[in-house]
Amino acid sequence: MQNQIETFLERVEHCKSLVELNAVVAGLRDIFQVNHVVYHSVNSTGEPYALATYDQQWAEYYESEALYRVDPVVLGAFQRFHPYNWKSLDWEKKTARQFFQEAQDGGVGNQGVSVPVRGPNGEFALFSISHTCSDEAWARFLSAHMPNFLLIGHYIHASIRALEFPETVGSYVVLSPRETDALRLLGAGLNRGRAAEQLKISEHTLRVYIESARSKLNASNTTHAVAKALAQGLINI
Amino acid sequence: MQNQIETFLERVEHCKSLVELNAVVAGLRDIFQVNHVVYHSVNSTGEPYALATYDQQWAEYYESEALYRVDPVVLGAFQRFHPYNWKSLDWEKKTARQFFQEAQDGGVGNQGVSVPVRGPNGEFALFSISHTCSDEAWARFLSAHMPNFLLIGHYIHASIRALEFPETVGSYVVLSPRETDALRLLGAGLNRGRAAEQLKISEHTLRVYIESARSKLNASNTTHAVAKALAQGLINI
DNA sequence: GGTAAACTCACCGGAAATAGCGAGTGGGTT
DNA sequence: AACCCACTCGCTATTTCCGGTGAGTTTACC
Repeated sequence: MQNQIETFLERVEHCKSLVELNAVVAGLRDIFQVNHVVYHSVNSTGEPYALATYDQQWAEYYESEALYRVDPVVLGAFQRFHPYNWKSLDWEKKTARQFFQEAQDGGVGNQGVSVPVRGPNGEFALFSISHTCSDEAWARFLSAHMPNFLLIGHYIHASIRALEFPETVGSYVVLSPRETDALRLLGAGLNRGRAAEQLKISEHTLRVYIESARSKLNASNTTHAVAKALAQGLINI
Repeated sequence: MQNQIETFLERVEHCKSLVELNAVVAGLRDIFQVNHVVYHSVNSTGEPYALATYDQQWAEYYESEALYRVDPVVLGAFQRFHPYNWKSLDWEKKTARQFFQEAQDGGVGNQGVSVPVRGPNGEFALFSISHTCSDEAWARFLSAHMPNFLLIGHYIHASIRALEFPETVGSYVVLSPRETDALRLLGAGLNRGRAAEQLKISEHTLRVYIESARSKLNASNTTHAVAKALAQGLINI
């Protein structure tokens, strides 16, 4: 089993297209012997991306009705870090109970587990596995595979990111340590004077770094340079 | 072994203080039979937090020399999603080689694996395990435990977050559509004039949005606001 | 030993951002 | 009906940033 997962991860990593990835991910159903596997990005902006084995009808209904606004699985994701059983969510509210019923009718299993995946740039996605079975069988399944879910979710996310937004992956821009320092401090909210003070250099010097970083990043101003550096993983907050 | 890890995670989750957490995490050394385990936040904003079994001397030296600027483990983390072997990093540069040597002298193992942990609000941390052994033994260790590392890192992060910053749990900034537009365009490199033009509003109005977004995000200037919005996933690229 | 790159410092004029004041409309909530 | 919030527009003064040009030292790499 662990071997199957390892080869699965390798295949995910080497996918050349989203179509291929889709097929590979759908293969997880056979490995885990479950009904559905789902990956979808939950970004507030940007193009949403979904990859699911659900019935198309349910997926379209979900999308058209913007059910992510009431879906406890999605709502619960924001505050979580590790895989969580759908049963542990709050299904008390009326909208939630109705959603659960509709999901059942739409072919979603009565059991499920989701893992939040976060990336740089505030990327946020959910990887879920759903199945229909008893609570006991599900609990056994969870305790057997919990650590794998996180890994799988992150691999899928990384692969989609590489395929969909290749420009954000492994930047070819290399900033010098000082340039990195400069952008990091500016991104942290310091103005040039403060940043220079912190780095124990003159403000003039600091400006040289900002300028060179800006030109390397092909950015039109400081804000743009910081944004690009953040997006490319050259700095962090 | 898997049982040990499960009970470890439970203990992490129920820690009542950072001191206790520190002790619990240090216990990982016995479970995995390794020399060092380390968790440290890599944010430049907010209070840095570190939890390491390294010699204090090395930790202080690292901090005072700002070695995170040359540490390939840290630099590599920004662009990664899953656990990565230190051996897979770029140690070619002279500064990197020197750093590696110093780390060895400082008691850090010759082998290591790190996993990036990201949270809402742009939180970013690294969980690392380091040991001294042969490449073969290390490879066996990695393939045996890879999925667990991610889970452990996230549990520790969640626990620290809950203990250290309880106020940030469950709190989110919500930007209005226009505020989002404004920050997105500024992050894309447009100046205020261009951005206003694009949104078909006056520059004065645009400025109001920037101001309100800035105050919501508790940012000190436009660059800071864009950086925070990016880190929190409120805008993209 | 030469070249390239990183690091340090300086001036100036024009452009942009910030801080403070103000006003009015429309939509949704209580 | 009162309230809050998003959305739109305006002025002024001050601070900060941008773009261009300059030059010197040290370190890294052929």
